[in-house]
Amino acid sequence: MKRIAVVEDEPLMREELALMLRKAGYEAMEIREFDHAAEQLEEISPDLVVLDLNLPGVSGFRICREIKGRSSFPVLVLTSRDQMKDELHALELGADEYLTKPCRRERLLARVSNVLKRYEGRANLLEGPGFLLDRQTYTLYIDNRSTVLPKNQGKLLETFLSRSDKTVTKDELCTALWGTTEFIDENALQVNLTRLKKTMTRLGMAHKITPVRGVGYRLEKEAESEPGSGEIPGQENSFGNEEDL
Amino acid sequence: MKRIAVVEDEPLMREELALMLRKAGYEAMEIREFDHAAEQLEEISPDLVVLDLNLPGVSGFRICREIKGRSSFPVLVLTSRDQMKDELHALELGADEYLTKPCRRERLLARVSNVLKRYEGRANLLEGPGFLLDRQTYTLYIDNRSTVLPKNQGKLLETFLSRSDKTVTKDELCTALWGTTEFIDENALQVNLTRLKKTMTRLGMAHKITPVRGVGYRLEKEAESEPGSGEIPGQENSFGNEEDL
DNA sequence: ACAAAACCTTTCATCAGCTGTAAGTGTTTT
DNA sequence: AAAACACTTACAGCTGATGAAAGGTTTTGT
Repeated sequence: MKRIAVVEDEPLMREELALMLRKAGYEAMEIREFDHAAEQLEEISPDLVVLDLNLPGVSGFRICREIKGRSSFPVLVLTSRDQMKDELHALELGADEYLTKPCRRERLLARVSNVLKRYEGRANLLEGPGFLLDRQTYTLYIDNRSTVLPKNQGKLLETFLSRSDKTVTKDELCTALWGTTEFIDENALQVNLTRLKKTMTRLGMAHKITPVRGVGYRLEKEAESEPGSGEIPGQENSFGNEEDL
Repeated sequence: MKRIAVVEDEPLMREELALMLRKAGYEAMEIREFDHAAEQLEEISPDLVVLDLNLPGVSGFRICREIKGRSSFPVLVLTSRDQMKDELHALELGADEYLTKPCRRERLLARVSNVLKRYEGRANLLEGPGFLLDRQTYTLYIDNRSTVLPKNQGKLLETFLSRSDKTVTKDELCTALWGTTEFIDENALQVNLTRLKKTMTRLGMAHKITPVRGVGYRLEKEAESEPGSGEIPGQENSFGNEEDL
């Protein structure tokens, strides 16, 4: 049974939502504590989050961003804020659906089922700069092609992604590969890294695994050349106000 | 650059849409012939379809269903029909987004970008009863887990899925596996089928690859037992009128 | 009921591709 | 220039997928 978390401060509304979802055959969990909502949600790891934007103390936008920043499940924003600005901002932050209250039962349930359907199989996909990686099989999705990485290369890439943009020590990489940091063969790591880099180049990824001397490595988000080439269409909906309201 | 097909009969509207999309950095293609729209679209295989519901002669619903029936790309329905009934019906049929005209530029572009983002990597996913299969890597997604099938098992399953629910001859299966129908080793096919069945059982799929004596095999959508167990929550939005309007 | 045809299963040798070792070449820092 | 670190290539061992072979089970027709 699919599990849905409801993040909503108004008790009546929350109860009604939860009841409606339960009647439709979902397991509904109510979140009442909003200060560390994102962490709580990560603990619970539901299949979907229904999120209100007007919460006491915290901004719903912030929660949405935090959810989407970490490894992610779908977010359906349900709010009384009907400003276009809010809708666009929420979508920018990665919300999967935006509905305004009041919302009819049927519409909400239809959207919920719709989003869940689209997320089938996505549960374990890690997001990288321009590609996706399946945590379990190490299947790599880039552009419209996919490849299965050898286990070791997959583990390495996974490690880089989960420490996004930070430096990863050799010890960490060795632990990821062999489960132990003792008797590490620096060379073996080296070889595996080389192989990963080679496949990344072959697949045309803007890779950049750069060494950090004496420490380890890091995966750069972008090659530091050609800042002029505008990529990713439809991203011009940039907002001056990137901060929460 | 992402390619978007616009299916809309009203010339002014169509032009405006196409222009808007092009300005946003997409490649827009205008569909003017609606009788075989689904086939045309399959030929083109765009990254997204913007679909009007009120078309002369054909029902937009039908087109939507036809698109989603075959191997699929995302569909954004943009229509002046603001009846809840229509919206639910479209979503039922697998539409990924439903917007009503008039619709502000920003909203449309935001939704377009949103849908496209969610479809990253999905391009080559074949849909089966309760699971997804990646055509290129033979990665199999079921529940929230994924496995990479051995090449042969993948090819077999792929063949079954692309002839959904119809009988597949042994010759077809052999061709899929070895590219030739001559000098077929019936036994080798047999062994590979057994292996596929075994993995499917291991993964808990409601498999049912049944032999059709003297011809070949077929993949049943459902095990023919227990018709009472209601599955798939949120699907109770069933409509009496399954036919097009 | 019987035999033939069709279908299924298990076992085994072969082969491809992933992996770590080893040995040697670059590159940066002191 | 020497030392420390980083990279590359070649090769042999291992794992897991594959097809051949041989034998078992189910279905069908008489």
